[in-house]
Amino acid sequence: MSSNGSRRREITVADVAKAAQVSKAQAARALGNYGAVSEDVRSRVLAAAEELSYRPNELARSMNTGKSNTIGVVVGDIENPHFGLATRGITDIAKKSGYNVILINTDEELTAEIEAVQVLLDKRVDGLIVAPASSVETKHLQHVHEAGRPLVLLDRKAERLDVETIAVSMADISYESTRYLLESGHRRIAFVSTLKAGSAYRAGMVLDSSQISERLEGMQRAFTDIGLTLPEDQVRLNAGDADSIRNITRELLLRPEPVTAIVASDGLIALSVVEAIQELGLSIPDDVSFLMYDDFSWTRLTSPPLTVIAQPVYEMGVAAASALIRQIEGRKPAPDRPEFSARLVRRGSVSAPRAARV
Amino acid sequence: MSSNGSRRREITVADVAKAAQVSKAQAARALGNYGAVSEDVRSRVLAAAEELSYRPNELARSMNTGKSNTIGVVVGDIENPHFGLATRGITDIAKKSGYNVILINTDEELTAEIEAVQVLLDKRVDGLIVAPASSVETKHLQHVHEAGRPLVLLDRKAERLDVETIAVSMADISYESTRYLLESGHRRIAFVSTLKAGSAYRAGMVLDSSQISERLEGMQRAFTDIGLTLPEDQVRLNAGDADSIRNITRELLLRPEPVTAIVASDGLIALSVVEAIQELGLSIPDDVSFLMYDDFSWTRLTSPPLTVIAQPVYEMGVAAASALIRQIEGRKPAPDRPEFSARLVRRGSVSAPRAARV
DNA sequence: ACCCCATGTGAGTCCGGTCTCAATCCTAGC
DNA sequence: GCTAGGATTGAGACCGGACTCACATGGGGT
Repeated sequence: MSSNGSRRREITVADVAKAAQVSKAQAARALGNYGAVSEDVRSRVLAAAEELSYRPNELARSMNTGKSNTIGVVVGDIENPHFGLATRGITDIAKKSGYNVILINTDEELTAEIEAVQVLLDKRVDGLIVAPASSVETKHLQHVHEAGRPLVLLDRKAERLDVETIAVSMADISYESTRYLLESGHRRIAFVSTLKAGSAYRAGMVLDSSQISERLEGMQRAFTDIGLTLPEDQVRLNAGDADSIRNITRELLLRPEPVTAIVASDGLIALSVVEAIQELGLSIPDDVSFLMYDDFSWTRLTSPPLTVIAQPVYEMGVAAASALIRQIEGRKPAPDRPEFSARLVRRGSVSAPRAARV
Repeated sequence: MSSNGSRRREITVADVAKAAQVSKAQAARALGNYGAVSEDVRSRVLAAAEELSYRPNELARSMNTGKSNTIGVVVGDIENPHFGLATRGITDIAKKSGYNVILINTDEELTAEIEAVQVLLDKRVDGLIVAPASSVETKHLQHVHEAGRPLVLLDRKAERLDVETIAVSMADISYESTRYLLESGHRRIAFVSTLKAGSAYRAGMVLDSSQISERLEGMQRAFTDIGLTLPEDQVRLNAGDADSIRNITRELLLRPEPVTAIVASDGLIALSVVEAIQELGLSIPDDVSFLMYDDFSWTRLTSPPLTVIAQPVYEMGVAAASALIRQIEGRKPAPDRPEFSARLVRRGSVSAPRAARV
């Protein structure tokens, strides 16, 4: 064991015992609040501990008890208020049950997620809530499950993995919102997402994210209802940064048959798409209608306010923490899984396409 | 020690040693990469470890080494992209130096911050980066410092505490932006903040946040330059939730002598103030000019785009992590502290007040 | 006085891994 | 073959606190 030069050695139970003139076992009992200890000894120990500013070493405690009273949360993008709100829901429930919450951010990188999961497990957190970066590459999550470690997935499903998952089914809301666009007269509807894929979108291709594949499935279903097919070149993946989003938006809007509506798959996409629309001197919804996933406060402040798909993010965080704590404490899963559904919030960013307005 | 019923016992160094038919000490050396071990033994141990899916117990390691290779970050509001971006800067640097970052969110509550600091210390993180909720109540941070634990403050200063602090001096940028408003003709300029205070603002009162007191100092200085005084009733603190922000905004704009400009002290205040202005049927900047702290992507999408004060948040996160790692590794503080300054980004939300346009 | 029961006490073990140091082994040089 | 030095090995101690169990003490009942 090496010692950190400038660090004072921490006060231990043995130090407190000596100061209180009791045995180490008595001091440990009083400080750890287990076993039996007389009131006289207890008060002397607690006084000595306060005098010495004793703080327990949680590492030692966890090694002994096999519990850390800590929940590890792995989030994909800490800048996205979506995750911020879910985390708040998690933290509120965890606190009530006596658990601390520690977070690790992965920037939606699979390798970072694999590492974050390992770090938290190695630190012996009591359980994990993970928003998977990929619905397909889930072997690391499978190992967690097989090792009997408590695990709940949030927001995204993992294929071939029977783990409690708190997520909205995206297909239905996507179907509903695409129907709304189609009924407004739109036929050329683009969908823009950050999802990384090796090639341009092709109908039927397996996508890495359950979220995105469900959205496309709902869109396709709405098109099928009117005897059409969702055009493949209007689904734009790999929109990884602001520049590529801008370029994609320009291309969609400046080509011979420009799209008349754009669906942004998340808040970051939306910001860049709306900015690109403004840079092109086009107006929402007169020149192009716009709809986005997730309801952020700022979507009400633009002119016009944006039509959004709102998810109950906080409640999902609450449900994820509740489910995880049940697992940790060995209780049975709740008999009825709460159903989460998203809502289409119609504001001002969708109207009939220009050619349809006679 | 209790055992968690459904949890498989984790594989230990001793298990690997037995499988590789070597001593526990040899196995530990090979797995922990310290001391000396022959290549033959090493490869047999590593093969056995892989076969058994051995994972180190970081709790035990940290107890022995006195190091966890972990940085704890205490943030005030995880939903605020300001902290998200700073955290990204911290994480980028930490990763490069071999440190993991774990976060705890406090919702800008002092008691939650005190607890978060304790939790992280008890878990024996190597050092802490804290964005203090209060510049005045800092005893818990002082204890950290006196115990010789590495500590860096981010974004907010702590009074009477000589700890490395990475923050922008708010007074100068506040002076500059208030000059800008005054030169545009504004005299009734409101400042709205979430800061909790026991009473309405009075000039000279001690505020809990260095950030806010510096901003008011800069405003006062700009008013003094033109022989005026910042009116106390135009400084509105305790804007704690959306309703109170809305009420404050209505009152400021509907009173006999309405303010002609509003300065929002952060992004959350700004969202609610702008929304309240819109609800009143007023327009920015024709009816009321608007300026806010921090440059978020959405501030460019409103009509008109908002004039903001931009801080180098990511770079501050980078600097905080660099400073902390220097402390942890016992190196001297950097000879030159990087200077961080905020910028006034003029967009479209400030113009001359209505009466001044002849 | 003796027995029984409840409560408190203290010594020792344990958690999983790191570190130290004496002993042993191996190799090169004389 | 012998010696010296470097490399490897293994036993035991240690990190700080939780847990176990035999023993001691005190009080009440017969």
